[in-house]
Amino acid sequence: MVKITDVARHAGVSPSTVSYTLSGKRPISAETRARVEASIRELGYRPHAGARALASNKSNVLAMVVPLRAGINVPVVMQFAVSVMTTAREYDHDVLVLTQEEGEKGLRRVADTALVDALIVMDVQLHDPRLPLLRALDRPSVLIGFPADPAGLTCIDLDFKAAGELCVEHLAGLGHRVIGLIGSPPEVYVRQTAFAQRVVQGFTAAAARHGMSSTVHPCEATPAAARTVAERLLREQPALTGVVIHNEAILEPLIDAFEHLGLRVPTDLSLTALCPDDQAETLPVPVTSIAIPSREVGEQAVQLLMSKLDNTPVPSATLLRPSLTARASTAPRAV
Amino acid sequence: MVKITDVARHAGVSPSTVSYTLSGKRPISAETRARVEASIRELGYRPHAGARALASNKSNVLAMVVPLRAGINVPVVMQFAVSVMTTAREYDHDVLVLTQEEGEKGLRRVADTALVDALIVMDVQLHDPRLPLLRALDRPSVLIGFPADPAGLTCIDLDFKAAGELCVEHLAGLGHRVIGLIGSPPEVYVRQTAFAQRVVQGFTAAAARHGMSSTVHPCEATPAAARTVAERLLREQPALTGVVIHNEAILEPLIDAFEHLGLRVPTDLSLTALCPDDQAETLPVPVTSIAIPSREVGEQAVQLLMSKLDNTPVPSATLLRPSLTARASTAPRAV
DNA sequence: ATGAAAGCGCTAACAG
DNA sequence: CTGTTAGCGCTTTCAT
Repeated sequence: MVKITDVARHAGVSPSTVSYTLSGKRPISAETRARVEASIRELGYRPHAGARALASNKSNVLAMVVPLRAGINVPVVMQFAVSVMTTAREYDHDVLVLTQEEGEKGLRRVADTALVDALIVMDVQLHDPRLPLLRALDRPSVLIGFPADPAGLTCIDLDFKAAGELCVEHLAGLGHRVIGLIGSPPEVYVRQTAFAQRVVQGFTAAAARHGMSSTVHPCEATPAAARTVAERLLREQPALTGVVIHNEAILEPLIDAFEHLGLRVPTDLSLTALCPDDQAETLPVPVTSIAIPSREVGEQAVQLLMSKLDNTPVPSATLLRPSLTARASTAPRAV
Repeated sequence: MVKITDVARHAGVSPSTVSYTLSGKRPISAETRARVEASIRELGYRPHAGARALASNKSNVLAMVVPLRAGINVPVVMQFAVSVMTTAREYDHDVLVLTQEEGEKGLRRVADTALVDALIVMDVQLHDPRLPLLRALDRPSVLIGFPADPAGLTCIDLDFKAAGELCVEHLAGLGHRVIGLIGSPPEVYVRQTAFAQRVVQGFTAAAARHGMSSTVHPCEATPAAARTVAERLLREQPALTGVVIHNEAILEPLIDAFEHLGLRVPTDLSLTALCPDDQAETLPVPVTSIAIPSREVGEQAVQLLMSKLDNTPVPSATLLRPSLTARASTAPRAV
């Protein structure tokens, strides 16, 4: 293994000069830099991560907890995860993953052993058991999602309440009076997953404000469940003309289900969804939707973390404004 | 931060005794051990990961490359990933993730800096560009999947060729003579993803052997594509009575599509799939299937890696025998 | 069964 | 702008 002293000798400089050349933490003359870089390349030098971590007290590794459990939409979660990983690399960090099941023990372990410098936690519940730990830990963390009490934490997410409202307002503006929300799987609400709850809040509040008749239906992520919910919705609200869907996995099956029940989209029924843009665009009927900005959220989560590692103050709450893209699935109510 | 010398002082022993108590690498008297463990607990001692890695030349971290790109089934990939993470923890290792895009650079980086002790690579292509690197690296690796030339590598996977054959044989045994394979998205074959290719090989070879008429159709993972493929299949092979599906994401849409085309399952059409068991079981018509043993594969991949880290010799190839579970979607051909 | 002490490879004062 | 050197916290010989 080639080490920093080898490079130093080869370049005719001291080890610290090699170190500073690499880190840029002090000025190095152009010639020296060139010589050092040449030696590094020539010898194929790679600094030892453990030695670095020990000497600098920084591992350049972030921990990320990926929620992979019942009811969550794995592809969407992985969009966040990929964005986090990609952005972390831009800041010269790697990402260590923890499963949800590792829970607080896992977080504590990687933080206390200095395996990671900072932590990113997704799938936050309103009363998440990990919050006290995250507040107490000596390492910074960022939550993707808002718990009931975010005091002392740094959180970022799409403003899901506003998103729920925005969907309703779009439908209201088109003249719809009777609407329904088809939500995520029941487990998600049972666990009080923050973002799902907030969509319901926004949806319900906006519907009330507009004097609309509304109902909410959680729904398993299977085509069969989609059919069942569609039927039930029409049975309970025969005058239904607007639907908000917050369940990416069964968007297409739901549309199919409504059409098989004799409702044309958007002629008889206007649909709007919360889902990734690429999905909304590529459906047979492009769906009016509020994008889930996983790209931005993951990116900003890492940036927040980097600021905290730099001791740069960061906003405690970052709520991304939802933006609705009107597509072919919504239209004025037929009169 | 509490360090090993603090624990040593508190317990009235030397640092090396604390270290050996933790590692078990030399005998410690019961009393000493008890005293040390008490001190560790009392002081809340956690060994510093970087210091350990430097001194022992082991990071206790594995790298895992997760394939998240066009055409791959994210939930299935994550089943492997979770199994790897869970098993790694049982062996006291953590898992660092790399995206596919990091490619060889990423593998080289984490290996050369001693950030990780070993590597797991998924989504192997027949002529995978990473193979030379993996062969050359000074750290052990395990591939989940078989490249065209596995020489010098350690590979594990379900025997997908045998799986393809087994599906055909099951249908042949039921008297079917005209069959089709609905496969993964086209990109997967274009990239020459090993497992997908092997299913096709097994399917085609077995069909020929049994004198059956057969066709193969890649299919995008969308319900619309499912409908298109179903129609095409019936147009091209009107006498079709058996179908093998190797595309977990559109299993249910495909069944729907065939039923809407007037074919009852299994009365008119027998279906067999390669997919996770839980999915096969919970469909409206439980589907005869060969399980994708992600649990076992991930677990054994880690175990192979642990053996290699121990310098215990391991088999270069581990092919898991497929096993078919007959369910309600297959029946003897109507006469 | 335990201790003493020499590193592991790097960073960051400190010194010039 | 560069060199010298003292650790970082742990593991592991080498002693006893």
